[in-house]
Amino acid sequence: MPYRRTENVVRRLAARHAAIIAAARAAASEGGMAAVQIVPVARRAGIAAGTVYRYFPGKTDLVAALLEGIAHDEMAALRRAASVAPGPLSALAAAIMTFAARALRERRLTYAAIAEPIDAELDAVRLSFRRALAAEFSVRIAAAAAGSHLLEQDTALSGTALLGLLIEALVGPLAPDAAGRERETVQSLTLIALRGLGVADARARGLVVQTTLPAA
Amino acid sequence: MPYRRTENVVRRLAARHAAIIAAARAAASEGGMAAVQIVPVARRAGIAAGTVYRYFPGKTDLVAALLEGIAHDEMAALRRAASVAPGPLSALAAAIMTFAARALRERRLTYAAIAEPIDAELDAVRLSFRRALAAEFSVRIAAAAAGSHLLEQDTALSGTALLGLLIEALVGPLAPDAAGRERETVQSLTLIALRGLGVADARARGLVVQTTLPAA
DNA sequence: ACATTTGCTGAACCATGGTTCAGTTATTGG
DNA sequence: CCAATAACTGAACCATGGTTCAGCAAATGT
Repeated sequence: MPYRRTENVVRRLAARHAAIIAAARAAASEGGMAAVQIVPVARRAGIAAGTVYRYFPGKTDLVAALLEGIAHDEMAALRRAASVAPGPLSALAAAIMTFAARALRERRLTYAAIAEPIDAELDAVRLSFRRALAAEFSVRIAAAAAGSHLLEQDTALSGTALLGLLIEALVGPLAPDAAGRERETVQSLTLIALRGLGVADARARGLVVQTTLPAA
Repeated sequence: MPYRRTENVVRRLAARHAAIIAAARAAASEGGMAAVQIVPVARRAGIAAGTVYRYFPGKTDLVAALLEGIAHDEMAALRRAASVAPGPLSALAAAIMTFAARALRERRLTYAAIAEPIDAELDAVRLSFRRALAAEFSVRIAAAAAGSHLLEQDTALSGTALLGLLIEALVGPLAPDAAGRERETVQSLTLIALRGLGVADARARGLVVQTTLPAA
């Protein structure tokens, strides 16, 4: 009985799986979630529409994989940035600025992944990304507050508010065009955010200037 | 030549026009924009699907009318609240708190009207609502800054950020449930917002406590 | 009551986009 | 090269939901 799925084939299959997700990501990056359609994505990946269904049970699963990938990368970048900071308040600033800088670099994709509703099933996945981001902020706010670096507060509420502030001003449909002024925009928003959470203006300015952003 | 469209008929037509929009509004309020579908809306309004097309050229126009109505009400409420305030900073606080309180009262509808994408054509209308809200905040921020009540800043950016903060923390999908704590939630967020814009903590607390919200 | 015009009905129609599947091609061990 | 199995193709299929329209009902002035 011939055809033993060989190593070579396994590699090609894995590459295709990745290629499909990459194609979906590119589509979302260009045209938002509405552009993530089976036939165009398949064409972009260089395969037929039907073939997509050999890799994903349905569109929902494909988009879920896409969102999970983005969420994974984003959370990792946030944690990495925060982990090298000298203290909890600095870590909070680093997380905020890293998110902001990355969002600005991939406006459309970030908006698609975080804010654009799709269907009921996928909302759960998108929501969990959003929740992870807000939770990350909430935890860092709580840590900083515990060290008396900022005011006591409802950290769930402020984490959520912080996320909304950043999304709307950076990647939302009426976010001002920041081309050429990315650094300044990120700093202004971080300043607003830190002050809002209870950091004195002077101190906040210091943090914003000190924090360096990762290149990628 | 009989049938001269009489006053009586005109009244019924106007009533129906309003009933259709009201039905659409109720649908959006219950199930978000996805629930605003011609057949269900028509049924809710007590008419046949086809009849909707005697009042609106297409679904787009119906939803546009719905959004414009909501936007009109909302902007009027904001301006009314701000107009009775004693000074520009107080007016800003009043606008923020009024928006927050009203949004909390109609969470789903507010989310649907402000944040839920629909189709490309309608996005323009939804965007103009969003832009009007952000602009209202921006103008009040600028007025307060001009009177040296808060720091100089990019008012377009902070107005947008403020709107995002409020939306996300109040009506977004991961806004914490505020049932029974509406007043406290509104106050906490207003505090964060005012501090973020550069009002000292003590002063901001004073404003938040002083500002009274309209009953409706 | 009647002619005339408008308004209403709702099932049929259509466009969009996800999903299926019979037919074809590719890969492997012997 | 051949048998066997998996992978791929793409046009047909289907579900959803907006839109149309032929037939019917209601309103009006004489």
